Amino acid sequence: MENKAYARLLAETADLMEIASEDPFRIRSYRNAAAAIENYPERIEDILKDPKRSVTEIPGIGKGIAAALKEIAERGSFERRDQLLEKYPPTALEFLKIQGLGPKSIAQIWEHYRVSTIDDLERLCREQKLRLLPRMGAKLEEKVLRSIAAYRQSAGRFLLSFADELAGQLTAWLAAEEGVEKVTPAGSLRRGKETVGDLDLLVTGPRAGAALDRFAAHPEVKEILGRGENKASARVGEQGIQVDVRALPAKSFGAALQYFTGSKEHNVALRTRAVKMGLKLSEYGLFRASDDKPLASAAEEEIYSALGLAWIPPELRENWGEIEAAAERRLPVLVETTDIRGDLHMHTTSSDGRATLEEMAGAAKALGYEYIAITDHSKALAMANGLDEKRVLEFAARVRALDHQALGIRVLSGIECDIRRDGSMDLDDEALAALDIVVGSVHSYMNLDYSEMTDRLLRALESPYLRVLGHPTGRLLLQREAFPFDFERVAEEAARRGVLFEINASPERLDLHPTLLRAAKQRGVKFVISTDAHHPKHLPNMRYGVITARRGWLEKTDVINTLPLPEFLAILKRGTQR
DNA sequence: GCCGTTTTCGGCCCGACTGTTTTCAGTCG
Repeated sequence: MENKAYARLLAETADLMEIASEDPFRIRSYRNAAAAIENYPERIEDILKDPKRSVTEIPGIGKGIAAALKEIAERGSFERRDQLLEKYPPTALEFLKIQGLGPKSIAQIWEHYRVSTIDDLERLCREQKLRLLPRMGAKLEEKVLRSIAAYRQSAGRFLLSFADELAGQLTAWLAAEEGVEKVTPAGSLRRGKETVGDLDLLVTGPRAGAALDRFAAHPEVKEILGRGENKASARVGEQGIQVDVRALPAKSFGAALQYFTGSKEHNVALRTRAVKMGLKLSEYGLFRASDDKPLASAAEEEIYSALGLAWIPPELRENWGEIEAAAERRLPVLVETTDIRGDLHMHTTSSDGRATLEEMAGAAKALGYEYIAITDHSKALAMANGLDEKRVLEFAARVRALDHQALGIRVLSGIECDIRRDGSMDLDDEALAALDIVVGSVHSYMNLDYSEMTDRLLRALESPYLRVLGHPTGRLLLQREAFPFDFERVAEEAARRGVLFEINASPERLDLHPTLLRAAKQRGVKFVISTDAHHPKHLPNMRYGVITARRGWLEKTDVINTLPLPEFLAILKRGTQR
């Protein structure tokens, strides 16, 4: 069993304990232990097996949880969890994902109505029965109904990072089969869409068919949905994402890859173009309509070329104008992960990060970066132990005193400063002036109306110290919509003042959406791509930010952290003097 | 339940909003 699975069982038990109103500090211990295990570099299983060692070596794990881990290793669960699951149904955990319902309300609902499915919960709200419980009313019923709708909409979709990691594992697994030459993910994963519904893997090679058997035998395959000569479908992993594996002859690989990469809209437009040219395009190839003479099929490039088009990067295939641009040979030269020279948004143990400045700097250096900015939270985020003015000044002094040469990377002192409800900065000018870079972000009052939120952001842009607007729309994928504001107006003002827009590469955010990136670029905004890392392992998320930038048609020159340090610093400074 | 120490028990991040109340519990970040 992987560390992640141990962590999940502990975290889930913590949720159940919360519903059962157990001691909050005990609950925290379970959560801490789960986090510690998930981030631990060694396999828990190996430590448990080694008689000379003990899992209590891991900070956050004591006697009690060590015993639970041992029990999990032996039988997949532990006593406390079993007891709680006798009292509450496992679906109660699902209710926690409904905004507005917390552990106390869930316990109440269960005690009184014994409902355990989302459908039943919805019925309770519609029949106005929730309001009969203490401290619940009509407003809550409405809120829960709205949350259920949002929850249903996100159900069945998965974060890009999740699909990408799974595709990596499955690709390696399938490629190990003798006679399998190439395994290529297609679909929305290949296009880099921020969420993915299912996974398409294309397999070629003399014994590609054998890969289907190997797929069916993968330990994470939970249910085979279909199995034919050339295609196998299955639900995979705890979350049950659908994976389709297709075996293809090499001669039609390009056509199949093109077809299964999509998007549907792109393909429709491409086929229409083919028809106008007297051609026919399908997953098997490009043919002359009059006599079915095959023209291209082995490689995507051949197909696009035969249609009079430059090859279109998958990230652009949404029928957002890429076909016209490819015809006119004016496709953008998209930014690449290797262009990135620095990461400008990350947290350390000074606020809510899980590693020290030195550890983050070391990890960033190992990735080949020239520079990073440490941007911990400001004081408004009390729960994250945000920095007040005094700590900011100390921090800036500490960074100035660092031996950057010895670290092998230039560390910039920064802050992720809260933008308060009225648009003012959470820290005074003296503190902000002491820093190399100020990222301003909204973390609260996200339900302001359109004009209030617009005014708030416009006022924030007035701060002479603000250099970057962090995760500008506040969206959380599959959880929370972007907050509404006059994006064009804020983009225009940011461009005028030289404030950069952040592309937040955290897989839960991928904020901004590609259409907003294009709108902002059109108005002259420049960008930085940053990871918002809270742990060294988050730094490689940069690639998801770059994919998002590519989906927004951004080129290297649009992204400021592709610049070498001196030029990057010059741009930061120019903004300050505006 | 963990940790650290004051060595065996006390501390563990907390402020603000919302909707429900009629003084505050529950949720969120």
